[in-house]
Amino acid sequence: MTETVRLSWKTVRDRVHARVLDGTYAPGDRLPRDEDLAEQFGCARSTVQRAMQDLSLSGIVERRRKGGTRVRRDPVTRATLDIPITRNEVESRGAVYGYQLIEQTTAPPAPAIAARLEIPGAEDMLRVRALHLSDGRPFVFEDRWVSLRTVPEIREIDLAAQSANEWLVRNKPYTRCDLRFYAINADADTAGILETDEGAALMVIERTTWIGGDPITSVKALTAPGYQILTRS
Amino acid sequence: MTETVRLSWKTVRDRVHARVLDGTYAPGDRLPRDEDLAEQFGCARSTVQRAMQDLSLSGIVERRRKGGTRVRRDPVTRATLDIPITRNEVESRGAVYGYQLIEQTTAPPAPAIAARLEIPGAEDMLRVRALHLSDGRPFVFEDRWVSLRTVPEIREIDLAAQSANEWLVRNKPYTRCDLRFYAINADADTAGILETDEGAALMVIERTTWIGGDPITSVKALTAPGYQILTRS
DNA sequence: AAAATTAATATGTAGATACATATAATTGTC
DNA sequence: GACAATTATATGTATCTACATATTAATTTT
Repeated sequence: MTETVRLSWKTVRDRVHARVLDGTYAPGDRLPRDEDLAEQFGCARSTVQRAMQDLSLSGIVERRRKGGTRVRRDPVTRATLDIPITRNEVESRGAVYGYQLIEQTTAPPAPAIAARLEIPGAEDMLRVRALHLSDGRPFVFEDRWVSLRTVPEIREIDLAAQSANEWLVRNKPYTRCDLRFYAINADADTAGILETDEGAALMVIERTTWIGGDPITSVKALTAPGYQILTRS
Repeated sequence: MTETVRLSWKTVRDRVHARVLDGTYAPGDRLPRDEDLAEQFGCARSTVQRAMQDLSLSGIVERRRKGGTRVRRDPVTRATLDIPITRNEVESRGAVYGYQLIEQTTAPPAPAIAARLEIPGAEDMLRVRALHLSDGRPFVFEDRWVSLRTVPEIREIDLAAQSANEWLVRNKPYTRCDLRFYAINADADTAGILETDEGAALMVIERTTWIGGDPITSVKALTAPGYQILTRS
């Protein structure tokens, strides 16, 4: 009896990946063409194609038309990062979420902010400074600028009752998102808000979003000491 | 004349995405079944299927058999992060890469390290402390533990000439990788190595990898002040 | 009425075929 | 020999068909 199992493209992907792992296909090597692999595995080329597409996406191989498929010479660690709404982040840890609006003003942003949003600047924007709490303790302090041109509706929202974070993410989907992570020492002001010591090392998450070519918002989220970002496996 | 353009699945994806963006399909809403969408767009169901699969992967919609497709109620910011080999990171910025082995010993790891690698512990491992330089200045200081059981060959490698980072990533592909980012204040020792001040805020990247179920390595990379992690668009 | 069984249904997937497209390799031209 | 045009080839994609599978809904049984 011949084997009549139908190989799924994920199985093919894993078996090709295994060959990369065990050195059958070494870094820089060219892999057989999809058609030959299909014959080897006894499946259709479309199945191999789907498998290779995934391996290509995860940075294991590189594919070029006519050039074929090669094992990436310098593999990168490619990870997927999920950044949830702060409320969900707090609640999924079993803590009680709290929120506090600190300041809400309208003003032209500093040049650095305008640059981040890729706009000329000098245009009034909404600035919101707010604190997210976890079990009553400071969790994330966000300093946010929102484009009133792209998101005029936000004027009508009571940002003391609902965080701009939630309102925006639920009502203003974006097409592009830039993220930036770095560490800073807390200044006196920030330390006060986050109830920590001046100079404490804080992780900063900067997120800027656009819809089409229009800027939505740029946030600088200063996290309380001990905050960690984890990748999902 | 009827339109005879063949829609690619990416086009379908973008058009469905656009409908989510403009509110045609609001968060929580159920989308038409693939077959109906296919009819709307005048393409095959498989094309819609491929598009929806991608939207599902990027967190825009959720799909369940029989349950249909829905717009995610609480969208998460999902980003892809590339962490290259440190040498490549330095060189791609146009700087000159340098490397310096600080210490290489064999010892059982601390319980925290063993826990991270998900092993019982008490087993000798290779510990490597090394400094990566950019234009001669400290860039990343790595404190690494390597499993001698999983990677015995590393005993033969001259880690003064070649960083464990490069050797491992080129020779020991992994099947699982955990990443963790956080900020710490530099202690005296670290500050000395990174030529910065004690207490400076440093971004820490912890990476632990396995092949199959076997631990390969766990690194704590302490980055010099100013280091940033960016997501690729 | 609760539990177990069955049917209906939307997504998931494989396979075969045909054609599109990028690009490496070759050939032709100056 | 340098450059341009052509050809060959591997991947990319769409479509149709046929099933597989998970899950909800309906039905029957207890």
